[in-house]
Amino acid sequence: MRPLNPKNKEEILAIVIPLFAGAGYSGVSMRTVAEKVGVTPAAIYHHFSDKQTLYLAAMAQAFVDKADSLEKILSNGAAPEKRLAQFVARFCELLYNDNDFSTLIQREIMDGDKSRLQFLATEVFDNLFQGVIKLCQELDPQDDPYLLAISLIGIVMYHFQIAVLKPYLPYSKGDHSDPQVVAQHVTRFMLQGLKTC
Amino acid sequence: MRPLNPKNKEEILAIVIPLFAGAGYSGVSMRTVAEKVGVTPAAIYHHFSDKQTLYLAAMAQAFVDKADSLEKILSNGAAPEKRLAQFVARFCELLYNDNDFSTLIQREIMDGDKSRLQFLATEVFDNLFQGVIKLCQELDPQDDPYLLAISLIGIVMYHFQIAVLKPYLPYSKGDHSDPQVVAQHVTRFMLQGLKTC
DNA sequence: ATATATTAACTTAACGTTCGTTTACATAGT
DNA sequence: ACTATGTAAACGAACGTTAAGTTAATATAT
Repeated sequence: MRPLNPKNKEEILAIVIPLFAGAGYSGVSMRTVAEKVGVTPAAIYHHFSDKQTLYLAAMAQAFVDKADSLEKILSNGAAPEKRLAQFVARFCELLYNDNDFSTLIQREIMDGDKSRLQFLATEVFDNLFQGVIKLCQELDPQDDPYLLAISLIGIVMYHFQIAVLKPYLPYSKGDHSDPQVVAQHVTRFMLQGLKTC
Repeated sequence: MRPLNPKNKEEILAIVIPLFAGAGYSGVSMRTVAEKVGVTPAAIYHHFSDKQTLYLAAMAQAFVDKADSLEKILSNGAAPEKRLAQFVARFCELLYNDNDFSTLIQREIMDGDKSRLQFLATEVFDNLFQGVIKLCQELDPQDDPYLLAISLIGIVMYHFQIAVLKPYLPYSKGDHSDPQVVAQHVTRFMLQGLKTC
């Protein structure tokens, strides 16, 4: 019988992305993939030649269009401080709404071989990173722009990376998960540091 | 023949920790463990009842004593700014010298179930985190101490997390890997933010 | 001091399961 | 007729794990 809901590649990827984000490459079997998609394992091989190809396709799909809205903000011509606030707010929103995104990046950083890391750096990050670098240069021409950019990106990403640990940490309040609350904190902290000047 | 170099548990754990840090729980097989240790798979089961037990023992071992030197700095009675600088410097050194440490934490955050996350939060982080919270409260009594503490920890950890991506990122210089350089940047950035006041 | 029993640290060999993958075949729409 | 999308069944390899036996050091008894 011809299946009632023939699956195309994108449908499969949409199902597979959270699987790989949740358990990593070796933690997800082709049989699990097939079961979640609702077909037999062999059917998956009709769409993707092997597991590695499926994984790489899922990575590429997960990163598609994710950087676009951030890059637009970075080059919208507003004042640096304003751009920083907008960038951080949008970044927080993005990480909050798509948890798989930052998880997959983290897994690639830990598991990726040289070629995959290079792909991540040049194809996913490059444009965005250059925009952040430029913003940092405008915000503080005297500091090292690379270190500043890493600090900015890291400070935002970490708040959402450790979100899963939050229930067990002291002093944690509910609204610490709110992307707007985090964004406001980060922006203020970036601009004036710890001490009120 | 009795083995010439009988392995005890700690020897095995020392070999196993970088394996799990490098490939994760499901990426490391008991046969790989045995081969790296230099014995047959069955010999591993003489020391650890199963793979999960071996993994948890490796985690516990990797975290042992790691937090001690940091906690000492946090409660050494120096001025808050001084303590911050010392804490950041020591933290950077620690992450630089023991790459497995932050990698294992990251993997636990991504892969750990509720009980393992709770263990991580209460047994490994709790004391340290409370110390950072207290330091943040002294440094800036008006800001939210939790958000501030996460920002401080995250900003430091991220610099070393993405170290593997550094060769492919623009504007990256060699000394950006130097823990002292990173520490100085982070400390200055924490205290005065982006703008020179 | 010597013989004996016990124990720690292994090996060899295999078990049942799951893995990625392939082959051969079936069906339904164009 | 052809193609897209499947299924059923199986392949060899790798997986976690176990059972049974071996060796060398140590403890105990005579």
